[in-house]
Amino acid sequence: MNTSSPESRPLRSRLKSTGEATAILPTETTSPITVIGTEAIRDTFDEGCLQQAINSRRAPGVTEVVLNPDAHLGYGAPVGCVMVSPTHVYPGPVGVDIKCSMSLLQLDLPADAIEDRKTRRALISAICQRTPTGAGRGQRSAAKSRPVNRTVGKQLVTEGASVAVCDQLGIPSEWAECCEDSFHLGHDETRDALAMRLDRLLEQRHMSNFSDKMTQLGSYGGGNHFGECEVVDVAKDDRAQRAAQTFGLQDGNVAFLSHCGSRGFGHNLASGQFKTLQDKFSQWGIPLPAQDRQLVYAPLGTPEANDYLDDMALGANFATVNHLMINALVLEAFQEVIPGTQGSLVYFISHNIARKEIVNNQPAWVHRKGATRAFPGGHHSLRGTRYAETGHPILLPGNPRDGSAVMVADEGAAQACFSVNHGAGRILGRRHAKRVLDQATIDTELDQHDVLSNCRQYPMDEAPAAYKDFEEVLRSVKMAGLASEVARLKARFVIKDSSKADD
DNA sequence: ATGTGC
Repeated sequence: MNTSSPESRPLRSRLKSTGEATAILPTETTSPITVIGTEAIRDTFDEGCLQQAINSRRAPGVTEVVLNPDAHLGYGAPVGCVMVSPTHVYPGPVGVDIKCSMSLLQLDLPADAIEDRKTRRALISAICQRTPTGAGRGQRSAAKSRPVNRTVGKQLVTEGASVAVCDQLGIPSEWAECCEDSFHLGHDETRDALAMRLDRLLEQRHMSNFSDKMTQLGSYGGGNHFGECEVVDVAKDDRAQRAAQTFGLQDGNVAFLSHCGSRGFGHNLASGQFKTLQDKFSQWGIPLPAQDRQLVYAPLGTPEANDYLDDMALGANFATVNHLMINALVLEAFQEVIPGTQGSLVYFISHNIARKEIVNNQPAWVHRKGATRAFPGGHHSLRGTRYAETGHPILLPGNPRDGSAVMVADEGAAQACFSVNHGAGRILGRRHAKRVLDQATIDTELDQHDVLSNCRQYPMDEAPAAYKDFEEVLRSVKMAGLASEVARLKARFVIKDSSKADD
């Protein structure tokens, strides 16, 4: 056997550098995959991740794939990739957690106000009372003042953050203006389609727990989801200062960053879609790439595509209201501990969703899986919004030790389908992290950085060391010309799912 | 990611 043939060489060696932080990955049968990342970052791409990127690029109807610096192995497609198709929708390259997103709440509190550890402990307690973490956790005591019954549930998954929904749930309705999308319509761009699809879903067995899932509104869930209290440090250059002003970021003040998605409801919808489409594929005898059973798809215009788009929109509406509810509850918690605190939403933006955008002058579904939309100032989609001149905020979580970042897109984002990464990206698998990392080291390190947590033991598979070097990831984004820094966020306390780590 | 899996 000829071991030097291209097919047997490691995929990583096929990456061709095109700049200090850009490369291409040829696929043999299509135009190449665009890769963003310095050489150090490109070395972090494992073979499985690159194979998934190639499979995704070669899949039917796909016209473009971008691999971001935070890319790692996913299901069906890598986490940290963008996939464009004008003709097909792909549930895998959206992900199981439909509309998993970031949001940032700016509080009018100086950093000094939370310097005292007792104050931070009180805040952690007040927030945890209102916004549960962990699988299956529904609303806790303090959130019960905003009950989510079946009727409100049906309304919020079809309307998203409408004024009526916000009013009923005690969410400031003006926050809807600071959302990438505050609501999602059905496949035919009507709300009626969603109502009809929901009625059909509610007759199905896997949706019999709908009312329970609605009570999860205002909860974080587990895994990499978190809430984190930050101090804002705006960059000194004029452009960053102007952007910060437009975004409502306050230098030196406290802010709260949240990461979560559509919880059990989104999971029900996504897993139902995988099952439905996998069954169809085996019925139709269409082969899927080995170990990529989640790279199923539906051609636009088919009933299957319509159902998927409707389900994605229902899940996305839940995730949207979930984030706004969390922010309302976090603000309420701050007001309980520090009376008179005011808060305003900076932005809410997803990194697991397909959006219909204009790509190369034609409409296409841009699937961002662990990737964040990045429209720079002047982009046609931002016309008429407060972000028209600056570009919209990009919220990039790093880790509680090294901080997170608020960025804004540059013209160069066009090379990456107007997308950037969604964070640092895993470098150690969860099992691997638990095996090689040391609990005491992690806890001591956070303590040395004066970052408090609700967890007695920080989950090892979520430790900063389980993720890529955030500075190198940011360097990649900046050097590739995708985006610039507006502010750094320095963590002061973090809320994670402690149910596994503390047992 | 997930009323989680070993």
